[in-house]
This record gives sequence, C-alpha cells and structure tokens, in this order.
Amino acid sequence: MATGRTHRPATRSRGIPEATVARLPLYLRALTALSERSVPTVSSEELAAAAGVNSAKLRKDFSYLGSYGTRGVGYDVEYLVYQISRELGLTQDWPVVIVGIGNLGAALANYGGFASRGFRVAALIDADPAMAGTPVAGIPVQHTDELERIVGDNGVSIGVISTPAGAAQQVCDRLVAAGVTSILNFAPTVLSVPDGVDVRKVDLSIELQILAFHEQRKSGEETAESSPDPAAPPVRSVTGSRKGPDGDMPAVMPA
Amino acid sequence: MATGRTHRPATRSRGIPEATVARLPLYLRALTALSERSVPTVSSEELAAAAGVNSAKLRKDFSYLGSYGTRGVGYDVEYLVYQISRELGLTQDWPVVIVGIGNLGAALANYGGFASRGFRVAALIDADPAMAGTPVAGIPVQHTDELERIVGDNGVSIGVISTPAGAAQQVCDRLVAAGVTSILNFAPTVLSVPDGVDVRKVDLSIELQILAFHEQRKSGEETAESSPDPAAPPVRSVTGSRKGPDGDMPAVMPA
DNA sequence: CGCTGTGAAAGACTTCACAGCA
DNA sequence: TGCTGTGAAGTCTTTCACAGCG
Repeated sequence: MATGRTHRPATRSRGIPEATVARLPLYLRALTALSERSVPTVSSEELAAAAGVNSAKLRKDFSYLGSYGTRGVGYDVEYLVYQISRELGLTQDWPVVIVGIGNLGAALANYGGFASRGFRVAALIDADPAMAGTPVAGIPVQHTDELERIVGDNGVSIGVISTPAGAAQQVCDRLVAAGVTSILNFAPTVLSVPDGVDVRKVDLSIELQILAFHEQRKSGEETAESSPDPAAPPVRSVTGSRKGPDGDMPAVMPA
Repeated sequence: MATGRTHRPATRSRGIPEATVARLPLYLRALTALSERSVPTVSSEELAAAAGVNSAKLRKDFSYLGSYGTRGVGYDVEYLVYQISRELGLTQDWPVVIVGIGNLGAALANYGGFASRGFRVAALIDADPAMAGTPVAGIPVQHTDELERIVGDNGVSIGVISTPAGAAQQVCDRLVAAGVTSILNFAPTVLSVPDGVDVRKVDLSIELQILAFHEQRKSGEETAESSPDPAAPPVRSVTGSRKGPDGDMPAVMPA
C-alpha cells in the first residue's frame, strides 16, 4: 500500500488510525461472507481468523468505532456490517470513472468487487478514438475529450487511472481540475497533486520486488536465522572509497 | 499493501526494516529514470522528490544498506541502481507463473514492468481447457493439470494468483505443494499457507474503500479540521444497549 | 559550504494481559 | 464462565537536527 504525496498530515482522520481504516474493508468482507451464510454472531477470535489478523488487533480496531460487541458472546454480524459500511462511507454510492481501458482497465471494469460495495462505474474513458462506443463490461467507452463533462455531470469524486505511465500525470491533472479529489493510480509513476487530493497507488511490479527480496533471503539463510550471514549485513564502509557490503560495480549493468 | 498470515516474525529480515524494503522499489524506479536520462548524481532531496517521499526518510533508508553517498555531492545514480537491485535480489531473474488468465491475468501477462525488472513469466496457467494453447502476450496458456510440472521444471518460486476468489486457496495449495514459496494474490480472499511461505495481497476494492473513507470525511468537515465533528467521533456508548456513535440499525441493509 | 549519515526524540502501531460486563 | 474493551508495555517507523566529511 502506498499513499501519494499529499495525504492527510499522516495523522488519524478524526480519531481512527490509518492502519485501522486499512483493515476495515478486510473485516467487512469477512463479515459479509458470514452474513451470507446467515451466521448471527462471531467472536473476535473467529472473525480475526477469517480476516487474517490476530484477535487483539481486531478488538482494538473495533474499539475505535465504538462498543459494538457483547461480552461473553461476540459481535452481531449484521449490525457490524452496517456500522463498518457506514464508517467507510459505503452506505452512499460513489460514482467512479476509469481512465485508460487497456487490459488492466478492462479487468477493473469487469471487477465485480466494485459494484457490489458502494461503487458504481459511471464511465470508462480512453484516449483511443477507435475504442469509443465499444462497450466493455457493458459500459460504453468514451473519449478523453469528454472527461471533464463526464466528471461534472456525474459528480464523480473518485477516479481510477490505468493508463500507461506517460499519460498518468496529465490525466490526473485533468481529473483534479474537473473536481476529482481521490485517485487510485495503477500507473507506475508518482503523481503530484494539490493539497486535499488523496492518491493511493497500486503497483504490481513493486509487490513482486518485495517478494523477491524475501525470497532471496530464504535461499541465503537455509541454515540459521542467527548466523551473521556472510553476504548481507549492512556494515559501514571501512575503506575511504564508497563501497557497499560486498562487491564493487559490475562491468555490465543489469537491465 | 498487506502481507499474508505467515510472514517472517514481523521483524527485520537481516537488519533492513520492512518499511524500508517496501520503498526500495520506489527508489529504484526513480533512479532508473534518472539513469536513462544519463543523470550522473542526485541529492537525497531530488531523489526523494522523484520517489514521493521526504529526504530524511530516504537517507535513513539508504543508511541501512551502507554508505553509498558522497557528502556535499549526493549519490552516484548507476552505483545506487546496482546496489538496490542487488539488495532486492533483482540481479538474478525470477521465473514466475501466473494462474488464472482472465482479464486481470492477461493484463499482468502484458505488463511490461515484470520482464524489465528481474522477472520472467515462465508460464500462464488457466483451468479453462478452451484457452489452452491460445497465446496471451505471446505466451501460450497451459492447463492447470500442468501446474506441478511447470513449477518443477522451471524452478518457479514465485506465483501470481489472479483466479476468482473461489479457486484461489486450492491453486495456492497446489503452488505451495509444488514448491512455490512466495505468492502474490489478487483474489479477494485470505489465503492460508504454511510457515515459510510469503503472501502479499493486492485488492482493488479495498483500495477504493479506503479512498471512500477519506472522501467521506472531506465533505463532512468542509469548515474545520479542529471542530468536534457532529457525526463521527467514536464516543463510547452511553446507554446500556449496544449503540454506535449515531443512528441505529437501518430497516433495510445496504447491499 | 553543502549534503550525507545517524543518534536521539517523537509518534504510530501492535501486543499483552486482565478488569469487568453479560 | 466467556469474551469484549482497553490501559500499559513493547516494537517499529518517522522525523528532527546536527556532527562530520568531501
């Protein structure tokens, strides 16, 4: 997860810690599943397991919302679903636009999770005139020229950018100028936005790189978690010249 | 961002804090861009701006890797690119498999960021026999039956799951059994995996929900950041019955 | 003089462990 | 008795601010 430059002063947004907010959707999903199976109540232990967190954390998280549980019993599933939905602002529905209808944009348009949870895809927008009119996921694609009008007419405040990196900042600027104040960015670029606009970023290759880091460590330390590990420790430079933990520059740069 | 159940004991993986690891790909991307423009050196201030973080954080992050800068000057771009790549394990290349070639899987297969950064898509796998053979992004889709063989033959240790939620756990189990130890999960489910397997999750609707939360606050507090805010503060229940900050249960549940 | 590298302080988040209510 | 709600402790992360090197 990453929040762009101009987020709220990093502090809690009216009392609820950011880390808690980030988990509410997780709880909500688990609760919805229970609700569909008509389970009336859950304990913090059960719900935590279903959401993939530990129960102390879950109870602490819920304590920021209020006292919604019953001691000795647990939480009322329906009631909690409602409270969390309300807290997240999902009791109203949010029109969103998706800009950039390539493979990823199409995947997003088809993604069921949007429609089911307070979001409505108000429009699909692409710069390619050839796509105009063609429906994707039942929604016709419109040309970028229409962006401002679409945002204005529909009162869109959330935009999703799934364009190539090169176009992202420009699209972002136009969305913001048109009135969008929250952006979900899939393009691999840092967007700069004015104060008051939230940006969240999802970056596929970054996630993979983080996995690679851990994967590398696994093979490296087959034997011990405690050994000094010959290749890695970030010891300070010893010689005068700039020098890292191990080797020098390679002759050929890795792509 | 979220790491699945069984991550390393939450502690640093040989000295480098997890939060720092998560930012290294960001720095790497910014540095690569500078490198392509043949910029020889950057200051922490400039690089931080390009990566969207503040400079103190960046310097602290780099301090975990070693002393790679030159006081009064800045950092050598090429050198840093190499050091970070090595730290992330990107100097070797990682074969990955993508399981579930729907819209999203296809988008991932086409995503240039993979190939360019130490990752190689070794195979695309789907359960639909009708897709077998059809190439996506130039790579033929193979049937799920082949999963174990493919993972074994190619020494795949990283798997990407882009199946529907219902199939994800089963696919995950098979990947793990076949030898995969890192998983990037796009399916909206909590995966359970044995110790030693890393899971990272990317969830589109969760990101949107977090944006909605902040968006909701914006309209609510037009006037003051400091006012008590009539609708939200998580005051403890006053009456005896379970009750939240505001209203009671709605007559009709929101979808 | 400018910019890195880093102790030390501040802050955010998680975990512990148990009081207290149903 | 069983499970929630929460102070207090512990851990991780960020920020500050400046010493010290090129």
